[in-house]
Amino acid sequence: MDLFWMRGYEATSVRDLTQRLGIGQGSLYAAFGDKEGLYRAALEHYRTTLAADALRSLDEGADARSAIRTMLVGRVRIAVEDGGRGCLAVNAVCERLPQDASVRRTVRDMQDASRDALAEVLRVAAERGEIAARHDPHTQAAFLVTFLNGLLVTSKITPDAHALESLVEVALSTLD
Amino acid sequence: MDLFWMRGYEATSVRDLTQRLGIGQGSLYAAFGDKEGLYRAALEHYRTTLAADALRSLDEGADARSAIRTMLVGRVRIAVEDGGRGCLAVNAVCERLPQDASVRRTVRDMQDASRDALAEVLRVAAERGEIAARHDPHTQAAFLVTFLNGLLVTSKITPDAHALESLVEVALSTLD
DNA sequence: CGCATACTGTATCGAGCGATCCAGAAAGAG
DNA sequence: CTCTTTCTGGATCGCTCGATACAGTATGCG
Repeated sequence: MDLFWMRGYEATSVRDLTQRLGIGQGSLYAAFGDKEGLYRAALEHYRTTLAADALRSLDEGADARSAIRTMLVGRVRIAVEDGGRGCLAVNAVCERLPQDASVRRTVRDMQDASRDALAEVLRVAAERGEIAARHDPHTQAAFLVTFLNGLLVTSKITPDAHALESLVEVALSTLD
Repeated sequence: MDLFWMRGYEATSVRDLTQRLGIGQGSLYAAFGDKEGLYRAALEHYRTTLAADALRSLDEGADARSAIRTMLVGRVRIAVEDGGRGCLAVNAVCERLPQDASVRRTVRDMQDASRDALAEVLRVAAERGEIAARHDPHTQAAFLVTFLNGLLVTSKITPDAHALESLVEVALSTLD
């Protein structure tokens, strides 16, 4: 996962992978079928660890706004590491779409789950009057997911967590 | 440019390129040095045509808000073509960073120029009272550039111009 | 026209790719 | 302990990669 994350799919060779994993090529092919199978497994691992962690952190904040802020800032913190690694899912989308239907399906599912979780948080918060109901919760949530995609791209161009956090504040002002 | 745009750098072979261009490999290497030179030239061409057009459209709108809306929607319209090609610059960032310093420099320059142009439009608009001055124009402009990056990623995942335009409206509400 | 120069595209290079093969090691059963 | 089965990873496969060499063609000039 780390290797694909840092270098992308095409630029990572099977030999790079076996060397990092400390196994032979035969074992890799026995376990994952082919290079693409390992890539899919890496993306799935990313989804069930990194992305899922972020979603869980949504339910922990005192209020909706700070929960969302924490989630976004947390994703940024991971993305700026190692000189701007970004997000494996966003990198995968940019390198492999529109050709790779499997990546499209996986990442779409990931982001739909994020959007739905955000929409629920926003719905509850609007009901409580914590935030203004200027936008439909689903649209608002989709906006936040897309903005996060942007953050993860900009993290690669300029891996400056502090500068990115001030953009988060602008995005959160859509909740006022 | 089209080939790199659709398939990315690594997945596009020199033979693919010569075939599309209708020239021999010798000519390509004589003109551009190597594959990376052609890639840089393609990115530079993208910058001076697509990206520059978008900037020019900023000065045409009746008011700041509709000028920005038109610019964002125009970029989305191009990005959703061909099943979700996205943006060559964003694709380049995701595939080639953090390793490729040349791509980082070029795309950073492109986006800095966009941000500065947006900041100027926002500054003037705030002076005229067209928009609320809730945020510093530079921060606001940087937010819009990052949000646009997000739009261009989401264009690849779900190439639905109509759905993306409703996200633009949420982003524009930061101007209220 | 005739010669010098510039350029084009094909054939070819070594290297590295993804994938497979298979001898040998490890693990499990009796 | 021995025999059978499973698994491991290095050697090797055919192929395609990016890059180059070079013969053949077009071009410009006196």
